[in-house]
Amino acid sequence: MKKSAEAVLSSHGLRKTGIRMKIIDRLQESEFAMSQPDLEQEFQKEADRVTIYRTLYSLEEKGVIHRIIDLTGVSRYAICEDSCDSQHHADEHLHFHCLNCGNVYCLQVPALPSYSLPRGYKIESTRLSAEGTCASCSQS
Amino acid sequence: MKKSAEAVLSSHGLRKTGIRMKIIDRLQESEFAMSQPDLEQEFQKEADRVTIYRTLYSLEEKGVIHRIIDLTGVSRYAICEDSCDSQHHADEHLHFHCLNCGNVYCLQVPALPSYSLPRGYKIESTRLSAEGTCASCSQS
DNA sequence: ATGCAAAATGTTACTTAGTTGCATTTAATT
DNA sequence: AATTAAATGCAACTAAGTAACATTTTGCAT
Repeated sequence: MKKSAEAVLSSHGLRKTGIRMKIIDRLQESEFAMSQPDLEQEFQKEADRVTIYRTLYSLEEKGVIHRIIDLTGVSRYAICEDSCDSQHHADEHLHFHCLNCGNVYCLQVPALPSYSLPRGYKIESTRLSAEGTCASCSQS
Repeated sequence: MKKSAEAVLSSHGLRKTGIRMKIIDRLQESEFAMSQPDLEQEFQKEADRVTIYRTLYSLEEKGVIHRIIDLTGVSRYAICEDSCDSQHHADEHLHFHCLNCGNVYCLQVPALPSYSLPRGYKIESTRLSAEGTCASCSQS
């Protein structure tokens, strides 16, 4: 169940401002990650693009959202798990990139694989991603 | 063992030009993926940046190199497996992103995991990546 | 309620990577 | 050597991301 934007902000030590709440609400209701340009367009009357940029920056820094870089190199943002904070991200899911619509979906998968790397490499985190056609594109 | 740049070009139906051979040679000897800006700097006397851009474009299109998007959204390029061509890429390895130096390494791993996705999602390919400290950064 | 300091915002300007169009040059073949 | 399709150089442009600084607003302490 979703926490209110207000609760999210205060629990992460962020001031409550109009655009932050709108962006959190918007990302919470979206079923896929959204880019800064996406949000700029939706909120062009509410805030300047630099403000949106900084909003995303601080939301990410505090662990409210996480960033996924899509296949074109553009950042897209999605709400984090409740347990994430600025110290720790626990978004152990798969990022599915739709080759048709370009959307990126966060999907839960059973478990991330384990593997071994050559001597000297120190792993901090592992990511699994996939490309293909999303559910909404494959039915139409 | 590495094929000569000349052989690579002719086997992929590409004309033999100076900058193409130099770029192939350079990527073959590099132990990590290189970005267009990296190559621009190395070959600024040999070719225009647009030529390098187009060289990378056609090498990728023909399956000579593959592109990895790094953590900042910038494309980096690495030589493909011998078996890759314009139709089929067989680069089933892990991309390791070093958080210290920013380099991206292609590392062989036993096998890519299998998993299931929600109804409707059609997977075309899967990627495994990791972040951490590379061998050369962790020793120094 | 009011004032204050720190934080957030708007504006402008800039950087960097990626991309397109067009005229010129070059590679590969005859 | 001539031909022609492909490759290159140049210039201009787009799009995303970022920085500086003056102004406004939030949250807190009075």
